[in-house]
Amino acid sequence: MQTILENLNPEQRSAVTLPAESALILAGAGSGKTRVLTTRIAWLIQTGQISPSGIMAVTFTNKAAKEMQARLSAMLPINTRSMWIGTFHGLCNRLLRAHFKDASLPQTFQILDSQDQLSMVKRLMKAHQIDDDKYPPRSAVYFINSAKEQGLRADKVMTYDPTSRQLAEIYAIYEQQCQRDGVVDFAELLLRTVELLTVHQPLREHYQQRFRHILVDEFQDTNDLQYRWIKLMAGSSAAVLAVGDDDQSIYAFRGANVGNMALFEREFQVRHRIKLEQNYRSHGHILDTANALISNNVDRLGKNLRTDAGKGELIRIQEAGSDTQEAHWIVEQIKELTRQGMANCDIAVLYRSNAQSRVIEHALFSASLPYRVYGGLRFFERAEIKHAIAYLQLMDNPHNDSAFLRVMNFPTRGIGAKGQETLQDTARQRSISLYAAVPHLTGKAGTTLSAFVRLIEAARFETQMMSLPELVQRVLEMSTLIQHYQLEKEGEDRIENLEQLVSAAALFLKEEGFDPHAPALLGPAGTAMSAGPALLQPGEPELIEADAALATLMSPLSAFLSHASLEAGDNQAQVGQDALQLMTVHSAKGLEFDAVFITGLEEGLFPHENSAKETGGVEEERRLMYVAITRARQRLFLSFSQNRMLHGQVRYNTRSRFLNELPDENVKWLSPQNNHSWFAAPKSAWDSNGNYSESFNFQTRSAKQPEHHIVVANDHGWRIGQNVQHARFGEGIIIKLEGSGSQCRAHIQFNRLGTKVLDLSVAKLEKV
DNA sequence: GGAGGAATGTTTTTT
DNA sequence: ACATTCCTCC
Repeated sequence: MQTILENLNPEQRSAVTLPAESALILAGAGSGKTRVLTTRIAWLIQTGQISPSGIMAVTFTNKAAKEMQARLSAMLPINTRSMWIGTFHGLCNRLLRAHFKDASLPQTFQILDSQDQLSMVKRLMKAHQIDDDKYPPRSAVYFINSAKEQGLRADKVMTYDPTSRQLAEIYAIYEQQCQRDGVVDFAELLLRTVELLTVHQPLREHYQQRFRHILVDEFQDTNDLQYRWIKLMAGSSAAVLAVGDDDQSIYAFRGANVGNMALFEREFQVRHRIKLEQNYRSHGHILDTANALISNNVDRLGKNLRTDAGKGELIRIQEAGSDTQEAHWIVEQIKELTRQGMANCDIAVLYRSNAQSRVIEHALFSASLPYRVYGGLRFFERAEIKHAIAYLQLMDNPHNDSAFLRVMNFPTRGIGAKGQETLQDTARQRSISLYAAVPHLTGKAGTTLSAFVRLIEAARFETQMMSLPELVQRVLEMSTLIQHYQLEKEGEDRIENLEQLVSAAALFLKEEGFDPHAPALLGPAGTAMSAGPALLQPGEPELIEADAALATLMSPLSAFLSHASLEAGDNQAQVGQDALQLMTVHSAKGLEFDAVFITGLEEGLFPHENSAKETGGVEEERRLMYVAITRARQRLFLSFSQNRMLHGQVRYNTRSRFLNELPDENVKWLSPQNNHSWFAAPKSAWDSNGNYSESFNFQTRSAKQPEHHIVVANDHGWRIGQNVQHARFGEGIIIKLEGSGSQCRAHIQFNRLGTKVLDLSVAKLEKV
C-alpha cells in the first residue's frame, strides 16, 4: 500500500486517503487529477475497505473512462471490466439493459445518436405538417433535449405561448414514436434511468446499498439530470468524491451547470474540500499568466496554481497583418522549435473555431510540415457505416423506423418517394412500425417492400448461429452494400471502411469479454432476444443486479450496436507519425503539449462575438482561454491578426481583451504594439462580467484587401458596446457593426425586443 | 435516381 | 469562402 501512496504530494495524499464520506476535490489544471482518482480507487480496494463491485466511477468521455481503467489495472491485479467504470451514458445503458422491463423498454432497445434524432424530428414534423421554417427542427431538438435535461416529459413542459405549445407538441409526438420504435436518445438514457430509480424503490435501495463509493470526474461539466442521477445512486450513505475545476467549465452551452459544485457541497454535507494547486505541467511564466487571467472572473471557488519548475521562457505575443501572415509566423516559429529539437507531436496549434484551421493548414502544407487536425467525421458517423449499422439494427429490432427508412431503398431497389409515403401513412394510421405496415400494402410498393422485409428476415435466419464478425460480413454481402460501392467511382475508401467494420466487431468482442464464437443474435442465456413491441408490462421487481460486464446483459449484436452509438470511434483524421496537432481549444481540454500556439486572439473571435449576448458568456470565454494557456508545458505563443477572412468577407478585429489581462512581466511582444486609442481597448473599459468592451469589427465587401493596410476608421462614430436609445425600440446596446461609409449597419440588442439590424444612415439613434 | 444548381447557414461538443 | 442540404430537371 505504501507504494501507491508514494510520490503523492500532501494534498493528493489527503484526497486519496479521505474518510468514507462525500468530498469535493478542486483539481487545477495539471495537478494530477486522474492520478488521484485512480489511486483513491486502488487505495480503497487495497486497504480492504471495499470490494471492486462496490465502486462506481463516472466520466464524460469514453477516452477518460478507458484511461482510468488502464491506469487502475496497472496498479492492481484486478479485472477492471467487471467494475462500474464508464461514462454517464454507458452506465445508464447498462442499468436499463438489466432492468428493461421495469423501464418499459424492449429488451433490444436501440440508441439514437444526434444525427438520427434530428432526422427523426424532421420526419415527424413533415408527417404532421408542421412548418419547419417557423419551427426549425434543430431548435425542436434543442427544446426536447433541454426539457429532458430538466427531467420534464412532454406533458409536464411549461407552455406559455403558441411557439412553446407547438414545440411541446412535437416533443410529445417524438416521445411516442421513440417508444413505438424501441429507441432512446442520449438524454433519454439518463432520464429513463432517473425515472426508474425514482419510481422503483427496491431497485433504488439495492444500488444505493451496493455502491458505497461513487467517484465523478469533471464534475463542473455535469448537467442537472446527471446530478440527479448521482444523487439517486448515492442515496444518503454512499461517499461521493466529486472531482472538478470550476475554472475549466467550458460547456455551459450544452447544459453543464457549474453551480452543481456548490450544490453538491450543500446537499451532500461536504466537510472536506481539498484543493490540488500544485501544478506538474507548466513553467512559471505560463502559470502566472493563467492565474492572472482567470482572476478577472468573479464567483470562483478560488484556486491558484503554483509550480516548482522555473519561470521558463516568456510568453511570446505576435500581432500579424492578416490571417495568412499569422499562419506564416506560426510556421516560422514551429521551424525554430523543431530546429531546437522539439518533436512536432509535442506542438499544438489551437483556435477558437474550426473555420480558422484552413489558413493554418494551408501554410503548414506549403511548408511541408506534417500535421493532424482533430475533429471531423468519426468512424461510426460515416454514411456507409451508418447504412451497414441500419441493416444490423433492423435485424436486432425491425421496428426501428429510422433504420428502416435509411436503408429500405439503399442501395436502390425501386422504392420511390410515393411508395415510401404510402408506407408511412399506413403505419401512422394503424400506429404500427413501418416494418409491421409492409404486409398491409398493395401494388408495386407492396411487392418491393415485401422483398425488402424478406431480405431482413432471411439475413436473420441465415446468421442465427454466426458469430458477430461473421454476421456483419454476411450482412454486408446480403445487403449488396459492398457491391453498390464497387460500382461507385470513389467507393474504394467506403469499401475499406465497411471491411473495417468487421474487424471493429471482432475487436469489440475481445475488449468486452464476449465469447468470440457465440451466436451474435442470442442473448446471455442463449435465448433469442425479444424484439417485440415496446409496450411491455412492468415486470415484478427484479433484483437481479446489473453486472458490469455487457456480456451478461445483451446479445453480442445488441451490445455492438450500443457501442456504435455511444462511442462514435476515433476521429480518423490524417494519421501522421510525428505530426503537429491542430484543434479547437475545446478539444484540447485534458491534453498537454510542450509548446502551444493560441491563435486568432481577437475581439469577436476569442472572445467570440456570440458570447457577448449570453449572461456569463465572456466569463466562459475567459475560462476557455485559461484552459488554452494551461495546455502548455514550456512554451506559449499568442497571436492575433488585424484582419482576417471570415464567411467570405474580410473582417477587421481589435486584439482580444484577454491579451491585456496578462501581466507585462510574463510576456514579450514580438511585434510593436499598435496603440491607436480606438484600436486597442483601454484596460479600464472592461467589465469582468464581460458585457462589454471597446472594440470594433466591421465587414467590407471588397474582395482583396492589401495585406498590411488596415486602418479604416469607423467614420460613423459608433462603437460596439455603445448604449443607445431608439424612438420606437427603446434602449439597447450595439453588439456588432458592419459595412462602412454610407452603407453601415449596426446590430443592436434591445432590452425589450431582442436583436435588430439597423441601417445607421436611416435609423435615428441617440447615445445613452 | 442521379447530376447539377440554388439556398442556407455557418462557436464551441460528448454521449 | 465553403460545405451541406434542398430542389429541379432529365
